[in-house]
Amino acid sequence: MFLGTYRHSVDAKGRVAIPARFREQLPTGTVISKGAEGCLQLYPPQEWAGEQGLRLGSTTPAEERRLARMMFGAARECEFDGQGRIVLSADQRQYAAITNVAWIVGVNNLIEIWNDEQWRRIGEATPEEYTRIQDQVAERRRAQRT
Amino acid sequence: MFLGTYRHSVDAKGRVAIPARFREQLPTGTVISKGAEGCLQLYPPQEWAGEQGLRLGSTTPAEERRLARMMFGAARECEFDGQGRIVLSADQRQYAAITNVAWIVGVNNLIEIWNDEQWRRIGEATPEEYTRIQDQVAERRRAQRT
DNA sequence: CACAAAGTGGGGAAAAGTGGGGAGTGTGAG
DNA sequence: CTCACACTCCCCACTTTTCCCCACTTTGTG
Repeated sequence: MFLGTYRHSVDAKGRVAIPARFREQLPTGTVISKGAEGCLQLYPPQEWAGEQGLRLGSTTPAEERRLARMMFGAARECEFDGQGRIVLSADQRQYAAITNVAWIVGVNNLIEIWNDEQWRRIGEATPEEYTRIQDQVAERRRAQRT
Repeated sequence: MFLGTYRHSVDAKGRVAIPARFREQLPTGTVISKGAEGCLQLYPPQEWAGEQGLRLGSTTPAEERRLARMMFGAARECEFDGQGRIVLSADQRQYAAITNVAWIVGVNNLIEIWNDEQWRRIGEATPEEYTRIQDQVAERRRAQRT
């Protein structure tokens, strides 16, 4: 389980340190990919395994082809250096608009990486907003059960 | 598993370097053929074997006959030179409209090669588009479980 | 306060990618 | 039959990128 928010710097080579608490839970085979709302996401192997049902072949339908290309084309296996850092590719940094600073956030089963500005918008919710969002989710869950 | 997108140059002789990450997963017997949407596809031996179900016979439907002719007729075994490059034939370059630049994309079980313009259209997603794609994948998996 | 652990930054060796020359082979025209 | 041309490989040289290692700073802890 990944918890907490960390502010780390991204150096000129695109390297960013993954918090030690997270790293010790991440086996080899962890995948980093693009995520919703312009963040990057780290999938531990067991989380990524679910995506692998999507395969290409001569008889794969058009819609699945497109999904597979985007999903896998945007992903890369994480490789940690001796200091516990990963390299964010130029493409990934551009997608997430990350320059010198990154916020690394544990979200239960995944880890997310955000740029400075966007994380402030998302992370700094007022009590009122937070209450409203909780109510929305609760409402949606109730609707789904029926 | 093949992941990630790489932009490589194609020289005057039609040679293009396959990313080292991919190459080390490709045994001899890898096949390159034409793919949907005007890309070229590299099949590792075990994936190519999966396509062998596509056979000609007196009971083969017309579309399958046509697909089989195109798939197998356009296919060639990949041959790497000392620098890890393969040669794209004039025919293949024309099919994929590749001139000086090629995008090489890992798509889980296959590798695809795209021209510059096409890949930009298909592969470069804004966060909004990508969010939508993820939702589609989630939707698809939910549908599959039922 | 001291020590250990985590994070940050940079230099240099190694690997990956790029471009071109030239020998060998095959094809077609004279 | 012979020569010229095109094409394919193979090899070498150069450039760029990656990644590995070392050292320093900061943070946290006993």
